[in-house]
Amino acid sequence: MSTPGDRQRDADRTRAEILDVAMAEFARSGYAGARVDEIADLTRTTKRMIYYYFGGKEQLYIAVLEKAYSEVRAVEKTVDVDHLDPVEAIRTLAQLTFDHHDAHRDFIALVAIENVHRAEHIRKSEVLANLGAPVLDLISRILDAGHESGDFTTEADAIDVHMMISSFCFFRVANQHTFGALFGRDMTAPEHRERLRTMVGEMVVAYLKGAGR
Amino acid sequence: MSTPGDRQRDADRTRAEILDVAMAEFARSGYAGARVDEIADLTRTTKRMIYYYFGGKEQLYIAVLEKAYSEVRAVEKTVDVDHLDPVEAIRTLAQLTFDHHDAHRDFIALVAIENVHRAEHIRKSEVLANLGAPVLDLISRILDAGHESGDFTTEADAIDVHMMISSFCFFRVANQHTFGALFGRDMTAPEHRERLRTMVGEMVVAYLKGAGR
DNA sequence: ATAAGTTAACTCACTAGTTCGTACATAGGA
DNA sequence: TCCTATGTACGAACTAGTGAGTTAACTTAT
Repeated sequence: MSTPGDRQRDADRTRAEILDVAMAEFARSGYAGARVDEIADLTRTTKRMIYYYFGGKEQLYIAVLEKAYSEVRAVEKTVDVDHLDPVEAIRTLAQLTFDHHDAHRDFIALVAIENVHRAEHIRKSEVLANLGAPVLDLISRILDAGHESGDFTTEADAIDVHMMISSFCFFRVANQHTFGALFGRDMTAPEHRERLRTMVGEMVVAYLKGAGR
Repeated sequence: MSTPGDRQRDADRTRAEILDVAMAEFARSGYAGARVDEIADLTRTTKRMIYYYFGGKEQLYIAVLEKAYSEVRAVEKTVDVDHLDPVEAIRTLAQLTFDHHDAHRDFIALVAIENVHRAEHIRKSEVLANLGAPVLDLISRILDAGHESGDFTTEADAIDVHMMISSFCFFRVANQHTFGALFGRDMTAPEHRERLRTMVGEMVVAYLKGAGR
């Protein structure tokens, strides 16, 4: 039997199912390479319904991006900057970023794809503007504390530090295939995980302590 | 009038022109997004000739990859490791890598695209195997010298160090668009160039000196 | 309570346009 | 005459998107 509201819930579930499948498909094949028919075939619904719910391929793709980014924000909220000394705080943030990239491969692929398209779709979404602000604020506070305590001697910009951490974590996942082909090592294999995780932490700390000059 | 050999030279020039245009087109639109007709229209030749010379879209794409990678190898040969102390040698290598990525945007885009396709095309080309060996050898020698001189205290693996440098340089170019959209800063803009170039050098040096622990 | 009306969710079949690739004819040099 | 190089036209398969009508839940008037 069915109760009132079942239809709405079913529709929401269908929407969510489409989004999940579409995310995997776009991440696997890119925007142009992904097929709407393929996405439809992998769901319990039809292509017509994808158009009914999302309007078109591009809007579906944007919806996927929004979902992926929203799942991801507020990772940095886990860093308890006030109860950690600056060195441990920045190391923790770096390793959290590492873990996060490690756990969200599809998201990484989508970001890489979106860069191929010069971020044209992200720019069409208001939901995704200024999503970076929280991390920058966190890093700024850590940097200030580190300079005050004397732990950090390098004058660094929060955006630059974020870029340094992100680049390491992102590259390891995003470029695993060509890197593996060229150097014969899968950076994402379990046996390299802990070493690289430690490395990203030591890298930022060493840089901020200022031993590079 | 025509001399013997003209035909061959013309054919080579046509091949080269197709490759140039195709490289730009694939870099701009990705593999699936690139259009053979579009590439043909941008050359003085026809689509028929692309198929005549290269056989198909995929073979053309692989030829583009081979050309791009071959243009790129032997950057590291410029680092005169024997006449530089280890600290300056690794810093120089890092900044040379930075310059290189800065100057070859299309190549970066192709690598990113190839990773979306899980390096399936690179693996089909024998030309591109073990292309990474020279840099690793160079880094190994720098690391050995640095440990001997006492400048480096961190025990580091050559591949890891290469990854650290590459990730920074690659990310700055490859992710400029989404990063710009999220943080409101174009990492590739002239006003950030020198600072980031210095940064990558200080980053490796600081890490290898071992201040991170 | 129930008939009539309304709307969201859904199906099926179809189309207009694209895109890779090729068949065929031809030109000109060796 | 034979071979390489090339232009023209075309086709087969694919692909995003739609037109039109159906079903079933919900609402409102009586």
